[in-house]
Amino acid sequence: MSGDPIITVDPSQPVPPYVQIRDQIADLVSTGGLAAGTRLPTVRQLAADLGLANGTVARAYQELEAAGQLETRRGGGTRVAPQAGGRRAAVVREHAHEFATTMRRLGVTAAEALAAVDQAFELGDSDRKDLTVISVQSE
Amino acid sequence: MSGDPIITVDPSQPVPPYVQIRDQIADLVSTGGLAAGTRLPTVRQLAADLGLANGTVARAYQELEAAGQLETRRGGGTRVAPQAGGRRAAVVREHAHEFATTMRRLGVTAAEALAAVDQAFELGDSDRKDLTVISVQSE
DNA sequence: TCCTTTGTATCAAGGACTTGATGCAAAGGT
DNA sequence: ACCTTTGCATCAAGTCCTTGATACAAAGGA
Repeated sequence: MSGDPIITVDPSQPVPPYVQIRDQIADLVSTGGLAAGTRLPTVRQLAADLGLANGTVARAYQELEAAGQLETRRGGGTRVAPQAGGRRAAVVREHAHEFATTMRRLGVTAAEALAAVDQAFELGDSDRKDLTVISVQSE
Repeated sequence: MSGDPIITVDPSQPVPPYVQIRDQIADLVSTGGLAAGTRLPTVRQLAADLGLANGTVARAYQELEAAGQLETRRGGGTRVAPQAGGRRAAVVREHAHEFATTMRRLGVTAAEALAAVDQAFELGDSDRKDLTVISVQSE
């Protein structure tokens, strides 16, 4: 039982640690890798594991709570928000909206944009970001 | 001729001036608002118009050249790259690819994603959240 | 209620990024 | 060839962001 590591942070990357933490958790929550109600490591725990300050982890949790993905209670820890799973649809809509907006600004028609997305799906992915290394601690 | 207001910069915005300039030009080039071969204002000219330092405008031009959108020659000015117009397709593909990758990571099927994009187009522009940041540049 | 757990607020230090100014180098025009 | 035009390189200063440490507040358990 290795009290597995929770999230990985690469300090050499230009994107700041608190963003790395935030995005990794956001991905997991959105994809269902972390079910609603699942308890996350405490701020101190995760900070210690990653060798960071409490405030750094706290900031990540905070922004995720503001985004509705997490729920925190002092003394009670931090958990994945109840409807967080249901947020997937919202996340999809949001991305689609942004994509559509960009396409419109480029003067691209809906048909053209749809064709491009369709093709992108068929091509499969070339640049694969390293996915998260989270292990859920259940209790 | 042409005292055309090509570019505007709003210092109050959080995004730095050189990025504002870069993105505006990138948009114009992508959409064909600036045809291939079109000569842009000189670094000094644009800097003076905007009340900025030469280096600020130069940086924007530089990054655009690195991205293949512009071509510069010392003493010869800066022009829209010959195949820049043809880049629109590349830009579209790039965005579509990024969108598709995100969708896949969310476990969204192609059909579902296409439906979302289609709907986003029908809805038109409403409010713009800034949760996700999609940047245009490659490389 | 008391004590522990856990998230929050604050603030100073450090670093990264952006800007501005100036001099240099290369291309163009005559 | 000469001189002008125009982009590039460099470097210091200012600003903004991020981090780390510490003290505080709220919730939970016995």
